[in-house]
Amino acid sequence: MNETKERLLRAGEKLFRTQGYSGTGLKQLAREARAPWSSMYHFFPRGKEQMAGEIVRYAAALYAEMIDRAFAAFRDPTDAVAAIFVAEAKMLQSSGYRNGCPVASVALDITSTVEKVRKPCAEAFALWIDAYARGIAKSGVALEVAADLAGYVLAALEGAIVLSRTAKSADPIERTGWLVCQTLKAQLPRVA
Amino acid sequence: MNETKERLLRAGEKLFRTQGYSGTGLKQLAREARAPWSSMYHFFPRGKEQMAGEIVRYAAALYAEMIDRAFAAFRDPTDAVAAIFVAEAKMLQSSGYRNGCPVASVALDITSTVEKVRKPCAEAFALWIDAYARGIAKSGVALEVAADLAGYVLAALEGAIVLSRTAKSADPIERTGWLVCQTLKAQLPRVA
DNA sequence: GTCTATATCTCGATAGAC
DNA sequence: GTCTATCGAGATATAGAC
Repeated sequence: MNETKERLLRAGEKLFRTQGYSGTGLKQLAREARAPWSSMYHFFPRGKEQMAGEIVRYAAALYAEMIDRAFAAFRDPTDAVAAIFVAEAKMLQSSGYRNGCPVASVALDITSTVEKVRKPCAEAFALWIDAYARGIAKSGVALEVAADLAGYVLAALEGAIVLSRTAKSADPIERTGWLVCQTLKAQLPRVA
Repeated sequence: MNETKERLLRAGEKLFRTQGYSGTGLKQLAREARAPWSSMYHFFPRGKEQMAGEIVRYAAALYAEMIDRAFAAFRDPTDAVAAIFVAEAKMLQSSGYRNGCPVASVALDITSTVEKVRKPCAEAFALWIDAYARGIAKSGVALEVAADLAGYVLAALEGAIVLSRTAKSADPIERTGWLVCQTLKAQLPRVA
């Protein structure tokens, strides 16, 4: 991929995490990416909505890989989920509780008004749920059950991020992570 | 409270739920509230940020009452939580998955950039967590434990709303609600 | 409290030279 | 692909009459 375009996508992901879609201006984005204003419409000729869609897809793939890596690193899926919550808590803390989830921010902004951007957001969440489901299924549980648990884990994580950002405290995400893992242990067969 | 001002607050809550803070214009808000443009700065002389703070406080009190009512209606706190998830799922469905949580929307937009608005959001979540905690404590569990569980319930609910809105499906919120209640049952003493 | 009018700014988007 | 310049619309906010 073109280098300037990738800088734009990265800057967009960063700004969406802290300011959402409507709160982020294209000129601010270009400045942040150290890209000329003209490249904006060179790479995204259909404008801001097209760009948002591509940023969401870019972030979706990035985070899906992180989920896969977590499940690859632990034999017990519950330990992987616990590690993801811990990593997210660290990221929040180290960013001064500014960095949230880029997909959730965009979704709350325009999922109700701009169908063209809602779809990439829905696909991002589906991708992540699938990654969690495949990881959880390693415990031996049926894939359908794993998918339900995966949706639950993502919901709790996304909500906990919102609460921790707003409270500027790691408590909500840490405590939520602990209870989610308790639930997983109760619902999953013991790992050998 | 003045009648026109209340119409403005109600309209603001409604628009924030679907479009967030940055996505909602003051002129659109006045139009929606059938209020004259001049009353905007008559009632909120310090502008949009002041208004957002008051809208969040208005919504916070409204929803806190709903939580209290739910716990008053059921002997078993877990049943109350289940009812709240069901009610939220119905609200999502009947609005075509457009109406989310006004506080979460505002929080994701500007919690990282506008401290004056972050605080009302944090207070709103704290108020709700307190309402859940008091309800959960009726089961006989210690108030500290109840508070942790309350934060967990709110996180899961908020995240599930995001997922259901984005997917335009009640599945995430319904399944998350069920698992949250399983967890509550496991963590709480049996109700007599 | 409400009216109309407007100031100032930034937004997303475009045009045409190079 | 990048440059400069600019468009029209909408944003927030203000002023002054009534």
